[in-house]
Amino acid sequence: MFTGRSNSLPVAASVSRAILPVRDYDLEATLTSGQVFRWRLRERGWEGVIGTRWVRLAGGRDAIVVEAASPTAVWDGLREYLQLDVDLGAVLAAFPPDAPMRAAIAACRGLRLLRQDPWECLASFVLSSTKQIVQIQQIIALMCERYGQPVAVPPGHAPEFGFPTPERIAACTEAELRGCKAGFRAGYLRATAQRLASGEVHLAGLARLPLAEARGCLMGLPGVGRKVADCVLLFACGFQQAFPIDVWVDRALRQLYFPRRRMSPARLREFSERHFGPYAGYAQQYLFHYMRTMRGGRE
DNA sequence: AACCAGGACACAA
DNA sequence: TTGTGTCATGGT
Repeated sequence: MFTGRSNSLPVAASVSRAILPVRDYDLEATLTSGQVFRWRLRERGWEGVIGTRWVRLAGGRDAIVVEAASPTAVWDGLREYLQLDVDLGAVLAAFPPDAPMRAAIAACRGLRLLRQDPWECLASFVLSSTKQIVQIQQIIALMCERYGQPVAVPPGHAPEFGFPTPERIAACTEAELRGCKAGFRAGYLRATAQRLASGEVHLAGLARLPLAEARGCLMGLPGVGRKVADCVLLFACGFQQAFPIDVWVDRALRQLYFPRRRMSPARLREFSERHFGPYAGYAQQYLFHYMRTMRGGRE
């Protein structure tokens, strides 16, 4: 048992290992494509925390090597998180066969969508507004360090922490959250955490609602507009039609589909809902990653 | 050194 | 409904 908080770090007795055969799985693209913010590359492996478990993933394409600080390296939650049962070929085949999508597929083949914890995803994207991905990573790392529960790590490994619960964030002062560099987002996050902690809103049931209804529920939370709501719906609730439009995707749509025509945001949204099909969310992620990785990112 | 970042919100007009 | 200012912070 653990006797303290920070001076008795949980250390696993051993590290277990397993190999997951996969097809068309680009770990790097998947973990760095801005859908999740806690994975870090260390000695050719991606280290992160899923729920309460520290995990290290390596390889990709044809096999993923899993190391975990628990008796079993692979558990159901991991398979769900990695979405191993998704047939990527079928997803890509359902994309519209236009030039932009072909280019995006060629550039990002193997990019996947994860199935994340709704609260961690929601909190992450409340913190994401007008922040670069590296800064979002830093804010979240600070919050986990300060307010998350320590998780078991391999012997000799630096301490790692789970994502702070809604209750813990709700108990923070706004100043404490600002201390994690959250800026004006601190108030939003705290207020949203309080709504969840009080039981007014439940994220667990969202996946079973109709898309519009789930979206409406999320958008009722402080700091959650259309874009953040769509991120949560897509990355955590399994709505593969959700199509979050941020500055990059907005730019992708304008440059790749409507060069020199003025399109209002509403018309762009309308187009995105009609054009990209049942896996629109995947298409969106391909466009996002394509735009961010081509030509060094900026324009 | 300006410019911009996986936006939301209150308030115009 | 659509447009503008504001909100922090730091990477590029």
